Amino acid sequence: MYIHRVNTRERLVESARALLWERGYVGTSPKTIQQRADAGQGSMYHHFSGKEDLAHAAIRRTADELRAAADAQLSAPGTAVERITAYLCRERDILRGCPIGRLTQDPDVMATPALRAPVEETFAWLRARLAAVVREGLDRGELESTVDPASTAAAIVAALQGGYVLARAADTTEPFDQAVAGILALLGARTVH
Amino acid sequence: MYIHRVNTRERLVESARALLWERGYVGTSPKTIQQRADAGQGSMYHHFSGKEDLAHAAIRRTADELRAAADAQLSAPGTAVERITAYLCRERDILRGCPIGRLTQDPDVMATPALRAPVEETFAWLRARLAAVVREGLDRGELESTVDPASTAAAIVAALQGGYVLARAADTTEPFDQAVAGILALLGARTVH
DNA sequence: GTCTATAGAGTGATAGAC
DNA sequence: GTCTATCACTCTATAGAC
Repeated sequence: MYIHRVNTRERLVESARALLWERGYVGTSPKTIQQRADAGQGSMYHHFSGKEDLAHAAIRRTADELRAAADAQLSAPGTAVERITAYLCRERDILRGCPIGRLTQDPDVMATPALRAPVEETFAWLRARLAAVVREGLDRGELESTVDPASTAAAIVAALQGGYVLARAADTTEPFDQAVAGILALLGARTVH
Repeated sequence: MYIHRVNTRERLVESARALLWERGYVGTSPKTIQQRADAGQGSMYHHFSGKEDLAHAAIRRTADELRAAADAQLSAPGTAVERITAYLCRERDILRGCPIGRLTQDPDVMATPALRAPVEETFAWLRARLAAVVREGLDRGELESTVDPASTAAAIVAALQGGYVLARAADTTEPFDQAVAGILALLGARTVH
């Protein structure tokens, strides 16, 4: 591996990531990506076969980062409820929404298997990872035995994703914070101390 | 009021509603709306000042319908938990997502006050309505007194909206059903019978 | 690797005939 | 009320010079 300065290819991927987050795939044109990356038409088509190819690289990287960030919280030391709390309450750019979740609303992303795959995999992994944490909480007697790992995990991820939706609709982080507090209260009050 | 047959204006609004649901505002062109409505360019610009104006009529109608549908469940007879359950479990086109919630991801909708308003109002109303139902549940001793109406309401709406996101990501209704079951289990198990 | 030129299709709107 | 023609602009991609 060689040490490179931040090159054009890299800037294109980062530009695409930012624009996909902000405007989605349908709402982002190659030209806009190039301008933000301060790169020309030719550069983009030299490094990538087209819009889809560049978007694919951008989405993959965003998905990898999101997964790593989630895993950092969920695999940290602490009780199950503590780790879930840490995950839900970690610093987030709430009003921007979830960079992966927003792609589920993009018709062209969902219609293109290569673009869709990272989105699908990310949420499948996240639900499974959270379910495992919930299961640990059950094993340790931290949560009541009536709690079902799979559905509780789905409810937690859904509250998070829905929290973004409500925050964007209200143009305030308030409903996001409330949704997180609400789900944690429902979950945490069952803690057996 | 006069009785009209389904006219061109009406078909345009319905066409716009379907396309906004499916592809969002950014992903929908006036031409596509016209074709689906079997209407010409001239008709659209006769009835509406442009894409934005037509989209506004479409979004308003969708918001009104969604609100009426929610109110039907939440104002029905029954306990608070029964009504919340009825609301969450009513028949939905889950894989299509929420026609209002999806608009929060549309940059042009959020940047246009006229288009944004119905979205904002719908969720503000829904959260308030659900909080009122939760409060009734508290008053009747149906829910534990530790439950906070506002945050619990936010968590419920968020679980619903996030359930759509997870279902679309997975291309299955399963995670939606799990999220709903999960939140109801956390909520319902606190029921005092 | 990066540049400019070009292209065919689509976008959103206007004009004016019927 | 609806039609067609037209417009300036953007979209995504290709070609070929440098």
